[in-house]
Amino acid sequence: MSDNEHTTVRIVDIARMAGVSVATVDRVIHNRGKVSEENLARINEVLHEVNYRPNLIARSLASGRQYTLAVVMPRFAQGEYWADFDAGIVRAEAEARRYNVAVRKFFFDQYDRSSFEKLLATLRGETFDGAVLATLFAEMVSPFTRELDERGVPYVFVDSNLPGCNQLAYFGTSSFDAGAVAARLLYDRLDPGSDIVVGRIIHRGDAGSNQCRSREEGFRSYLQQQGFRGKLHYAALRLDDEAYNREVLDDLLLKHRAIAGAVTFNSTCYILAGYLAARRRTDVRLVGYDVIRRNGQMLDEGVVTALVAQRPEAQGYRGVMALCEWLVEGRRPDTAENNMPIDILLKENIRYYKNNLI
Amino acid sequence: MSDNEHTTVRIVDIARMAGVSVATVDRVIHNRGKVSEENLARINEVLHEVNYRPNLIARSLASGRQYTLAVVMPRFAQGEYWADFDAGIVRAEAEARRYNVAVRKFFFDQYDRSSFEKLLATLRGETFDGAVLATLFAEMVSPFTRELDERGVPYVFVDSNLPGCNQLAYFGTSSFDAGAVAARLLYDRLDPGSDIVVGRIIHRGDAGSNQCRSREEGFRSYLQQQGFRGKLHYAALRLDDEAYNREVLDDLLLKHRAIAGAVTFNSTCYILAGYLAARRRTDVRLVGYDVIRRNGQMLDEGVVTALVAQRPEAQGYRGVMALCEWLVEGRRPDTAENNMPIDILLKENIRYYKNNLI
DNA sequence: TAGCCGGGTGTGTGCGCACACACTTGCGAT
DNA sequence: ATCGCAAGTGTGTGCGCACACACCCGGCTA
Repeated sequence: MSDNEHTTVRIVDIARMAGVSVATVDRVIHNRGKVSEENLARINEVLHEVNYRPNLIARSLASGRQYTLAVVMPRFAQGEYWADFDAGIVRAEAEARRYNVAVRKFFFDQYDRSSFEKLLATLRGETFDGAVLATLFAEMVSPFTRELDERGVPYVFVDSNLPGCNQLAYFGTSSFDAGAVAARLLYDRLDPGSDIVVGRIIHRGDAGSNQCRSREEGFRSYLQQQGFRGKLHYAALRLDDEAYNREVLDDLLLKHRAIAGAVTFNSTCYILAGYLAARRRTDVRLVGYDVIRRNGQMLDEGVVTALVAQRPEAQGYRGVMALCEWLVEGRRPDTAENNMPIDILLKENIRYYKNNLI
Repeated sequence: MSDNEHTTVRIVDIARMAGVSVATVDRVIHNRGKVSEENLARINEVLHEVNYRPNLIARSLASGRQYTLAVVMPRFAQGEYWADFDAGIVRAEAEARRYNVAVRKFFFDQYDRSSFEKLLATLRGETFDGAVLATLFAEMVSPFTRELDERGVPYVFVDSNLPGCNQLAYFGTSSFDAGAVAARLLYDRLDPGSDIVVGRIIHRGDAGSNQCRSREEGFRSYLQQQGFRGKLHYAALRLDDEAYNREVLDDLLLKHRAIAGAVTFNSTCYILAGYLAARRRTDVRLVGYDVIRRNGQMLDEGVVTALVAQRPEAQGYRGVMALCEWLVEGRRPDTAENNMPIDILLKENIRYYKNNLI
């Protein structure tokens, strides 16, 4: 019944092995105070040799250090895309609380770039130990990360990745490939000569365009590769103006009789779906993005052929947890660029999609 | 700087409020030892009043209670289905270690029912605090759970669910619906009059049949609903006998010229794929299950049209974690039956599938 | 020589809890 | 009166770690 029975290696064990006291080991681990070259080397050696993993339970109990994470994301209503993302945040929050990590959410309006600007000003006055940043307004996020770099605050990106920043990690999908997937799903059931409607939402700010643009590139690239000969027609739609949208689409579909497919590159394909259902245009195949409630309904009813999704909950969860692990354990994510799975939802499998939120 | 500054209510606080010692409070909380009616009432009152929440961090640190979980699963080689499941186990293991939970794996041969029988005998002699059970041999698992019930050992099911047991939870997919998804993916590109080959592996034991049967039911049900008029032809194939399989399939495809689709209900669709590739039968669409290496390759090469997958890593991870939370925190899973998402993999999205193991 | 300084080191305490152990009190049996 | 016993209660220790603090020693200045 000797002490060797211990399966886990503790700081005292390290200390004994290196022939020093726990305090010295502690200094090496936290890299504080002065330690002689000699001891530093030996302790590091032992640490590495036994692959020391601190007991986080004990650590957070002893330290009592409180971390605060800022999550910067679009405001949302229930059933919208960012609500799913938020579910992941909430889940991570519950888990992170155990390690004295708290989460504060900061919201902006994804359709109003000035709201993001204002939020950044607010954030300059706040203190936090890490940030999860939704990169919708890419051109404003980039400069802001410079400030975070200076403040020594780590951050992760979600939604779409940004080059040239020091993000601890990115969690999201390859928008380009997600575009190709949508194309595949649509084109599978189309003649090479058919035309396709691309639904677009016009608003004040030009939100999400970064991601949407990449998706469209992927979409076009796939079609070209497959020998698609038809045309893409843009329909400029409005968020809450059914009458207007109907007019636009009636006009478009009348003019171009070859239209047999439709797609949107953001989560608003329910708008197009609503129109097609109302006009009973079952001859037009529709593919869209994101499993939000209204899209799911249209998929269920057979108006939408397929939805492409990007695990928003997982993005939120992993974003928070990555910062958590970095702050609490000093452990970097295995990979900086985490291109998450691109999910395909059909009428037949959508009902289970939300059952594994992580 | 008084003690009142404490935001969290600790046991000492409860004790002070109730005018007793911490030990008495402890006895009430854990409902061990004897406590006078009077004190019991008062302590409970205080507990309720301040809505006491124990600090789990401290608890698991102090208790040092070691839990052992048994994971009962098929033996596997790298690149096989259960290797993915195992990856989830490993991940959970790392996380669970923090709460003094260890994992022991017990393997059986999924193609040999007697190996499972033997394993059960072994398990009767082992002690563990919870079990994750892969339910391949359903008819033997059910009775075994009675024994676990008696021993007071909680267990969760993975792979396929079993009715009439006291499982803490189930993590897997609805096999029936997974069958329907495969049917949809296959039938999408088929004439209603085409015939379909169903590949089956014959072995000593009749493994996985529970799940395979349900999938087939779902498959047939979908086809019937959609007005499929063709026939299903069974091909009895062997695991490592290419020549034999070729003979069988040559024969079948020659006899039934209407065959334009193929499917397998377990993870061995690479066998059929190998044949179709060798014979250059690009006219036969093939759909199968599980993203194992050899299937993934065939999907990439375009021989397989689609794969249906069931997040084996998530099943393993969540199975272990559910037991963990139950044992350490006494918290039941939110839902007992966790039908996980049914994933659809095409050539275009498969490369990202393994990027979010949880 | 006393005093100081700073690099380097070790001891001790407490985080909130679980639990072993010692203890008190009242009461009936000897 | 002494003991045993059971019900009820309290004290103390340690989980693994962080960190405040005391310390030691050599070289330096006044």
